[in-house]
Amino acid sequence: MARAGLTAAKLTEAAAEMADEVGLDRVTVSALARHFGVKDASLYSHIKNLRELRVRIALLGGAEMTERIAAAVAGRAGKDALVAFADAYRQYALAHPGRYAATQLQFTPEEITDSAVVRRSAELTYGMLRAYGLAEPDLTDAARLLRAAFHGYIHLELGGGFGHPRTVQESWDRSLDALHVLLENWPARPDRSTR
Amino acid sequence: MARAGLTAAKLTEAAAEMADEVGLDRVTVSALARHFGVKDASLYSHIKNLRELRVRIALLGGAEMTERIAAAVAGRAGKDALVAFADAYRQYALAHPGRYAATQLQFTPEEITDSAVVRRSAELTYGMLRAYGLAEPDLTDAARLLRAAFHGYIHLELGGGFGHPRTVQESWDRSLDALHVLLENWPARPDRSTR
DNA sequence: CTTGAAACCTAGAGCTCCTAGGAAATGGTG
DNA sequence: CACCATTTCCTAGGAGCTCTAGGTTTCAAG
Repeated sequence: MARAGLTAAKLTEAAAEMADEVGLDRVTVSALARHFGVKDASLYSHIKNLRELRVRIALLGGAEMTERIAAAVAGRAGKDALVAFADAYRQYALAHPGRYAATQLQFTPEEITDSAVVRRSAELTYGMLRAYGLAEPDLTDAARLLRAAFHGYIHLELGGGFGHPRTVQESWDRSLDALHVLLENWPARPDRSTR
Repeated sequence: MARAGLTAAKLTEAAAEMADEVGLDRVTVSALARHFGVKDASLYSHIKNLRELRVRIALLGGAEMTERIAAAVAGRAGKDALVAFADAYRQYALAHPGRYAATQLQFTPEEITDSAVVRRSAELTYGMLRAYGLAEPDLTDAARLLRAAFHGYIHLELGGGFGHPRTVQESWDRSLDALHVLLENWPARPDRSTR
């Protein structure tokens, strides 16, 4: 009887594939075992539990995503970099919704500390923003707003949360125009008089 | 033997409570039945299945949320309205994370068409934006960007996706300042030369 | 060829959702 | 009050899921 020759990496890859096709929540240990023609208990030699499998999918997705973003942003600055970053982000999320969804799970520090993905991702964001000449704490604020806007957009788009009339692509492009303008005109210090 | 006197509404309320306390994914039919000291099969007289329970939680949360936002926005315009809207949105989401999470599930049209929540929510957003003098399709684009930014921010905050140094509150306030500026200076038509 | 590690198995506990069909409480009606 | 339909809740059970414990088979290196 030939063995499947499983490894944690193969399981993760197959699970990620499955997540993109049928949705992250349908990726179960049983389903994955079926996919390899193996009993579900066998998978526990390679992964600790379902949770770990999901974290692995997330780390895989995160790594792939930052890689693509890095390639897209390379050699660009200012609006070019912003648009390249944002488009690469969106493209990846739409092409790999399951992996992207895994990325959005809530992690404990231990689950991701030893991974370079988070740090690398932060570097990319700050690198892209540097061209706008922002200084801390504006840099942090702007980075947070951008991350929020990107993620929020994707989330709404994947969830079908947008009405039909105007295409998402057009809104997305215009929103990026707007965010670019925003970054160029980031408001001066706390304007407490109005709050 | 005294009966629990269950109704769909009571179940939904208890489930929402439970979702806020222990997380939406831990709200199970079994757990809910235990909470009422009843067998799980008994709940199926009141709700069709787990899916329906979740949709009900989402509709409840959505209704409560739009209500609070409407109250906060009433009588305000421009930046006042924007800040009131955003703060009410964030406040509700942080106070009721389980209900909010339910709100973000992916729904089929049938599950929400008969509900006024979606329409009401859209009205509030567009109403708030009207003071900025935007015309379609900018109105739609701006609304989408705002929704994305709000949701993205909350999602990252709830997921602990923000590093510690700078408080989220400060970043949030500054981001709102920035979004206000953005809405006042929404860039003119498609600037295709740069893309 | 032996041996130890890795891959895979069987067996089973415990939780989940959900269905089918029956019993008991409730509330309105004659 | 007695009856009856409706609603509420039950028992029983199937099927799927996660995960553990412990045993067997394959494989590669000595």
